[in-house]
Amino acid sequence: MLLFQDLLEIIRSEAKKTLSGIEEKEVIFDPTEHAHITLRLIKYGKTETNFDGKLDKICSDIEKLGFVSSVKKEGYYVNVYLNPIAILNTISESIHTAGIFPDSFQDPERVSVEHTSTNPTGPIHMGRVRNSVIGDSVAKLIERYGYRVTKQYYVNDSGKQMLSLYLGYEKFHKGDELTVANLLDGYVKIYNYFEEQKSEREVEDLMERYERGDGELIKNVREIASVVLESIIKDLEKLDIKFDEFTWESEFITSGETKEVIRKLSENLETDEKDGAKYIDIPNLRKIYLERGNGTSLYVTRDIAYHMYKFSQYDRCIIVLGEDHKEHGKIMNFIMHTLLGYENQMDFIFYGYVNLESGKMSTRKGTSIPVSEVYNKLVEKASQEIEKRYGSSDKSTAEKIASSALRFYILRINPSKPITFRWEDALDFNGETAPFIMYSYTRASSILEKSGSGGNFTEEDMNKEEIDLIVHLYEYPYKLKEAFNSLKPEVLATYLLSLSKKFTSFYENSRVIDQKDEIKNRRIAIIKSYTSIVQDCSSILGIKNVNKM
RNA sequence: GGGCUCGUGGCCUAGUCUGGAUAAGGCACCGUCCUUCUAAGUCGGUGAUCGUGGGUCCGAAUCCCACCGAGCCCGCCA
Repeated sequence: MLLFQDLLEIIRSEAKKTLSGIEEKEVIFDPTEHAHITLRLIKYGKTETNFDGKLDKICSDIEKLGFVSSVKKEGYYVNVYLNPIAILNTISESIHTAGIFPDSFQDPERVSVEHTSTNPTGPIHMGRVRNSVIGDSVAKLIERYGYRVTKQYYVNDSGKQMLSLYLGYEKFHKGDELTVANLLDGYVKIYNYFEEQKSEREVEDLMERYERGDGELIKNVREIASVVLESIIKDLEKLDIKFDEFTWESEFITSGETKEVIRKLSENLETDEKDGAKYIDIPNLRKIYLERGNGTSLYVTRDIAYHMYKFSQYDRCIIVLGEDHKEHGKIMNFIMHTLLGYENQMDFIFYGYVNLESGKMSTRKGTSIPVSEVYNKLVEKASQEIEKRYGSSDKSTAEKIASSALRFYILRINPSKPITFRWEDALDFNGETAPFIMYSYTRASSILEKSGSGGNFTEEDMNKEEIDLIVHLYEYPYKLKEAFNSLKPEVLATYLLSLSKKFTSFYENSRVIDQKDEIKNRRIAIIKSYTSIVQDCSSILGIKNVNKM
């Protein structure tokens, strides 16, 4: 939970002394340019008697607050102007004492964030990584809020796709070196082979052997999955995405937990007359099969087993899935909560596809864009840009720029919207990008490096840009709250961009190092607050700031 | 056919949940600013029937209905 002085709430409770019904959404940071904080009281104009007098009373009550400098009544709005020095001091104090603004305290609730979980059938591509980037930022957001978070990767090593990968390798590359390239080649070939044969019989036989617990087969498939998984992990580490736990799907089969799922749900299961397959008939939806006629389990069965495990370890589970899994989310909610009676909170985050201008990405068809390819091109471009400015390249900075740019390119877009991947956009370092945010940060660092450590200051000659920036800095906890409540890291991406723009306009209008102390020290304090909040917000989004670029 | 999602200047995005002060940014394009803390930047300009048509409301990009377009789901696949 976050700890900070909630200005909106304090103002609201003052106003409620006069108009008791004022709601949270009616006291807001003004999105227009009229005020810092505004009370939108239009709807009370009709119902309240002596409304104008009541507005005056509200204004005078709010004006007495220490962090308020003035209040103006304009139409049905009450416009509040904050005392920038008081606000700046509050932020500075928090950073001084807690090292951070806003402060937070540890909540005992344990949260699992499951993301990526892509089948290890090939290198991770730009479509799949949307899952990872969203999931990792959500995990960091929740951690920042004070929860204990475990980042989990559910490794599918037991389905048809994995066994096809295995079969492709056995058939076309047996004896060859066990590399991602060979595996991928066999994978493409095996699907062509299925088409030629007009049958997937061979892989179906494997699936049955696998489910019956053929130890040798399970071991071999896992070995192959590990090779591909390693390459995925390596690619993601470059983007600062790491996992705390890998759970192998096959473990739920070999441990008998999928059978346990069938037992637990036995009262709700119906049996198919044809061959004895078992299913749940979900009202207003359809039949969901949990056991095939041959007694083997299905994806849903294993996912139920996985969530029973997660619910035993965590109070809340967050799962990031592609939008094609929306119905699966409904199914899981119904089974886990309605049928099995679990009370653990379960939230799904769904995201849209990343397409190419030419159509969909597909590993099998060879039309996907691997993350590593985009990352490498970004490193190359960043190196060139650095060389242009400093005459020599700096690998570490280039990698930070690349990783930040890649994450931000995906993260700033609302997950429910599809993305069309374009190289020119992904490689852009201008405008609304991570490099712009990083650049504004380096300008701030540069001033701090040259200006000394600061000291006492006054309100003398304070300009509009300083005040704007300070007020916007104080919006950070509210943005954190909004992002947390809705599980939307893109809220922070949008905020960080607008904060960086405000800093830039401050930078253009407010010199620091050659000013007299009263002013210089104040601007140093502003910049220190700014860099602290940018660092904090960046770490959630996966932007790695540098002091020079 | 049923269900879900998306549609905002030439292109990309914010705002939509929770209706309110002139629809906010970026890219591209035209023009401006480096003896001044990093020009990956700044300032100015061109450019929007907020998919279409109805409705509710004092007030609609936002809520409701219908329609159009794009995508996804509707497997004893995952």
